[in-house]
Amino acid sequence: MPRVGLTPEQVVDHALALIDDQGTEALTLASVAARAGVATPSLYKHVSGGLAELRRLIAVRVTEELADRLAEAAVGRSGDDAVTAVLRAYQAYATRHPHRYTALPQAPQPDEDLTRAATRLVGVIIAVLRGYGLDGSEAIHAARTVRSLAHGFASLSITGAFQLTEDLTTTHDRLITTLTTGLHSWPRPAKD
Amino acid sequence: MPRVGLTPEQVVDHALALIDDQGTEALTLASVAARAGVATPSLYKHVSGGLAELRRLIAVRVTEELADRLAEAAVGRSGDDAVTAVLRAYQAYATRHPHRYTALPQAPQPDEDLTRAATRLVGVIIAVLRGYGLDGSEAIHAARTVRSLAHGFASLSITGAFQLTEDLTTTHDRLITTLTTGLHSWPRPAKD
DNA sequence: CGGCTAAGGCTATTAGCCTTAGCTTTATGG
DNA sequence: CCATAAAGCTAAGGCTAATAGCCTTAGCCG
Repeated sequence: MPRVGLTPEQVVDHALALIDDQGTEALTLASVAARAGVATPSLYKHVSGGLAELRRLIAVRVTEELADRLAEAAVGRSGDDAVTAVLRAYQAYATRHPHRYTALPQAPQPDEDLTRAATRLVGVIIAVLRGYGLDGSEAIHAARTVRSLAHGFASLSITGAFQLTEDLTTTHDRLITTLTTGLHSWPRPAKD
Repeated sequence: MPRVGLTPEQVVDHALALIDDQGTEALTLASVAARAGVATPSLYKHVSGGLAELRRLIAVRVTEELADRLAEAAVGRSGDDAVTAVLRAYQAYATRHPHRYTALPQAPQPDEDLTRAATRLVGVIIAVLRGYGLDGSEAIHAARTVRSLAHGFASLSITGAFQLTEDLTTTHDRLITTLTTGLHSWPRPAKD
């Protein structure tokens, strides 16, 4: 029994590879173990919470990856240009890794790690919103709106909910315009 | 072994009751069967596709319910008023039945029945958009944007992705305003 | 009224999964 | 060089979905 030298990160790597290949339906400890070259129970040495924790770790990883892409897209841009780039990067990630994106909502309740990752993602959006003079509570509301649009479109397009023949890219462009227009006329509470 | 007189509809009823009580995680043929007062394999007489088909039927039912609520909300209103009412009704449904809403994306690929139900839901939105002078392809793009916003916000709020203390209702109001503003200035292709 | 058929139950079984318990081996540090 | 902790293993228990095959009920038709 040669020692494989597994780490929790590597377990998640294998799980992601499996999800990419066969979808979240196929995510099972047995198949992850097979990919890692290890017996199923051995996984518990690294992912003590079993399948539920693995799903949690996957959500954290995916959120981090997504935050990275958004941050990359935002750098060097501002205003409508930045918002557009961020939304396109979001959709590009979801399109390129549909199964990973689908795995996102399969996590249990948000915990500390996931919150940290999500906070970083939100931070990118909040930073971009400063270009519109938004901060404080209104920036939070605006960031939630951005996430709703990005996630809603990604989720629906991935699951095949948009069945008609109209071009999805055009829809996405319209959606971005709607968002930037809304951000320009966002309520700006009087400072005290 | 008294005959229970089950129908596919009643199986879905039991499944929904179970989901409402214990979440989609708890949806298993065994527990549905127990609730229906029947042995597990007997369910296959009514839901021949097993668990996957049950999930499909649930998605169809939930989509129909949602379409009903949206239609109710839209009747007698037009323009911003109608859009606002429809979005509020959407969110109200998701909030009141969070587990049902979560069950929605767990369905397999869209089939004929689900498409029919979704078409009715989209029809309500398209009808409302006529108040903005939108039809044809642009109405499709606009309807997709509406769905993205509604679904994204519902999905994220239900899963607890919005963790900060800012009021969710305020966010929703802002989101609605963003949408109605965008609809007013939507591109209107020249008619030929 | 008698019997046939089909539908709707059942039990038994198989296959696969998650999880826990306890043993064994490897690697490492003193 | 040995002790110990980490990382692997096998075994076993309990759950699930799904299939196969049997039995009984209900209803219809002659």
